[in-house]
Amino acid sequence: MINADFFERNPVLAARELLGAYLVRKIDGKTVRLKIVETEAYGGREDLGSHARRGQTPGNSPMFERAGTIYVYFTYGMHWMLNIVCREKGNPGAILIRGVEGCIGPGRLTKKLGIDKRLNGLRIGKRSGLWIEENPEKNFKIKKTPRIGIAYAGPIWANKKHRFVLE
DNA sequence: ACGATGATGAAC
DNA sequence: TTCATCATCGTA
Repeated sequence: MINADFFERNPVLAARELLGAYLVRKIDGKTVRLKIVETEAYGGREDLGSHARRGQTPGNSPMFERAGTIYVYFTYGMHWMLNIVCREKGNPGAILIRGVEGCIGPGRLTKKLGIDKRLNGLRIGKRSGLWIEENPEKNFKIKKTPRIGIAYAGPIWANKKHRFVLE
């Protein structure tokens, strides 16, 4: 199992290394285990594409919690987005899980895995029913691209290659 | 390729 | 109270 320490660092590095690992969801007595194939990294105040860009607010407060905290938010009136918080408490950062094997799209995978606001603010682990397991396989072929849906952040931040996709 | 969708938090 | 949003689906 990948523990919270893994996330206590730069989200860009952690997002890239998270590819290939297994996202595990236990719900209604059933355990689903899916390989992570797409992630995006989000930073703090400096990152104009991040929810933390305007500082701490009630909505984004999980991003300011300890590494390994789950940050789930609702957007476009219909989709839940799953993030894992990075860096130490008070220093915001997060990884958006955008795709798993057989289920591409951040809103689709949360729907499939029954992830919603009930998980917001909890921590990854057996307790919350959401955790990550290592993949002994390494040396994946990884593609870097700009992040999706953040044109408003301006060219500098919108063009940063903070999205990672398993080939 | 494009428009409709439509809850929530945050800004005004 | 108004606005923008870290998408997705259906229709072309």
